[in-house]
Amino acid sequence: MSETYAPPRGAATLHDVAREAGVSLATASRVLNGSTRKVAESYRDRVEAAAEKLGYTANLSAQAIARGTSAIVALLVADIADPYFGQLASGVARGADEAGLIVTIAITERDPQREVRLVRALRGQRPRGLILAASRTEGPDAAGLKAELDAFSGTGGRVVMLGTGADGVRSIGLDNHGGAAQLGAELAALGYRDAVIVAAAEGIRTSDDRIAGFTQGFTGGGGSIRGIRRGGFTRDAGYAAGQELLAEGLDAGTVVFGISDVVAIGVMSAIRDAGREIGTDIAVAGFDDIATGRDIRPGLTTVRVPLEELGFQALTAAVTADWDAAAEPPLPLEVIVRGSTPPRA
Amino acid sequence: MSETYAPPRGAATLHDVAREAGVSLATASRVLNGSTRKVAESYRDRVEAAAEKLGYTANLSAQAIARGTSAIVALLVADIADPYFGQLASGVARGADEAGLIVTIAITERDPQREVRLVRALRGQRPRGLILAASRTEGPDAAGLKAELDAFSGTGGRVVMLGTGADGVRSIGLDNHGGAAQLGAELAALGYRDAVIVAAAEGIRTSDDRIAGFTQGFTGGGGSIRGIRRGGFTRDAGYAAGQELLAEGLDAGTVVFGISDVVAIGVMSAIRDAGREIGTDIAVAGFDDIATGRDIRPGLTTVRVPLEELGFQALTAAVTADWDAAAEPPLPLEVIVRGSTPPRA
DNA sequence: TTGTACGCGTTATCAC
DNA sequence: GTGATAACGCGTACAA
Repeated sequence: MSETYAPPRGAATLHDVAREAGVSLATASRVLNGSTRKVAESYRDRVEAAAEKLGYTANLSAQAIARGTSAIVALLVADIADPYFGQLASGVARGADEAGLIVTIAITERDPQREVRLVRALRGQRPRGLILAASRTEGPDAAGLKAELDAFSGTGGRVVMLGTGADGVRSIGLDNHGGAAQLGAELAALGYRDAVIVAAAEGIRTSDDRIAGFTQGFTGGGGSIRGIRRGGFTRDAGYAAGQELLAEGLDAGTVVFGISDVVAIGVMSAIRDAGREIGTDIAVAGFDDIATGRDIRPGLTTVRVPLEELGFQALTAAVTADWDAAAEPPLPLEVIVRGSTPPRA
Repeated sequence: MSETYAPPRGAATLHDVAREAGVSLATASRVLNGSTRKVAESYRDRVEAAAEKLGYTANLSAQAIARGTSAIVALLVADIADPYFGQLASGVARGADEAGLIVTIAITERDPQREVRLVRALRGQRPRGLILAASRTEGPDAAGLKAELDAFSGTGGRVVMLGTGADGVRSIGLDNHGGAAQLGAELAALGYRDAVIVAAAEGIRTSDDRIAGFTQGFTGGGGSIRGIRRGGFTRDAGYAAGQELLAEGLDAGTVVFGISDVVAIGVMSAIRDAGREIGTDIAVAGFDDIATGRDIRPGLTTVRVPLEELGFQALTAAVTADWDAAAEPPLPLEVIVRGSTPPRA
């Protein structure tokens, strides 16, 4: 047999494998992908050898069409360089790997319009699930997003939102209120009486819940909230807020509660850059417990959120058929006191 | 007309749109996807209206098969929770968005066998390009990886490796040697005479290059390397190495060069936990300039690597047909001296 | 057990 | 300009 015909130009196809092994397409398909094993040993071996020889890998796109379902989960985060989302994505990726799924990721940059665009684009993949890590479910821009999400879940896709979900959406809740309340109470118990909160814009649920919880816990312990400053969830927003607070005058002994560790770290830098001392002079606390908070000195007092686990749960929710929100034990939050909030003498 | 037939179960298909608009499949396709515009206005409007009404989004899998090429770029990183890879991924994502591509991501966990598995799985998507951010091109496990990569590039896929590339692979180089040499020289100029290096395992190119460069720069400036400790690229590896060094005795005035900022930060924590002082007692320097290094005190002296830009370039290399490595200006590295390495009196 | 043939959603090559 | 229709790579009744 003369080998005159050119080798397949693209990747090897199932057809190539079948021909190489001298069996039919169906048989090759059964041994390489189909689950029910009812192929003779000899054929099976030949097919596997051929596949190996040709470096065959099933074309997932073709499988997706033929099967009517893909092996993809889409993840939408605000900023993958932010350690918060990084850890979260880590958990999602681990879960996906265990489930044999592929993760596609997109970055919203905290732009609602962009987010709608991205959801629309991701929908094109017909992913099994779509995990949204930082979305607003309220506000003017939320309508467009909701429409896209409805279109997606209306055709059988699972939408998972971290934080507050909307209807028709699975949501992985976090007891932001409770955790912040615990933190507030703890700080009050340490002797703090005055607190300032550096938060995100009003209407952002996570931020609002943490504010409310902290306020309740702190005032319940005898402290009082001296002000709330609005910014964003970034380090730079925290830094700017810190500068403003300092400019307006910040009494020694005040504790600044940053809505997230990233924000709190920004605040800390501003304080230090202004020549003030963290802890003994102005105390700082955050929320999330990202890795950095452990490595800075003084260490950042915070509420530990099992982010990696959170991501894992989100993935699970996205791919489990009969997922029951109520059945999932709420993730435990834990206040971690470090040097940034020493006991007030 | 009685609306007795059930609405399409899955997502709306091009067929649905065509029927709704009362045109042929071909026309609908031309309007919604095909580029060459030669469809009458009236038809065009009707198709667009129908698509809008039905919430139609092209099935990317189907497009991929029909077109013979996908709109996917795959990214492989060691650990997405690591800020180094997070920033890198950020650049990749930005570039992909600009190019209208979708990014799928997978985590190797620094396990070579796992990496081979993942590349194989990712190949199934027939991505345009595959970006590997932390791979060994040498060593016992490298053969399997090379085979997969060859299979991929052999069928027209672009492989981009950060760091040293192999043949048939596009690589985005970084002047690790030069940057480290600059750093070493700078430290020597600051008055340091003794250095210890905390590196990764031998054979890992990035690590080896940084060691060599640092050694050259530091000894060239009159200093001497007192030891090299092997670990990994993680914070914990740095911490452990730091503990060991301290246990063996570390003279005041020594500078510890961590092979990456993450490692260096681990070392710093170990030093502080042992009650020693950073900077005045034991100095520490790193490499990469991750965000954390700026927020800790004292700030971490390091070599700035434009990670986000690096990711962007990798994406570009992965999707550009006539990409020329030589044409890309090497990314500029810059030594940044902070408080962790004060001038030696 | 194995093979044939059709369908999945889309693009592209044709005629009209 | 527009509309059939044959691919694309695969899964899977159905028939053999």
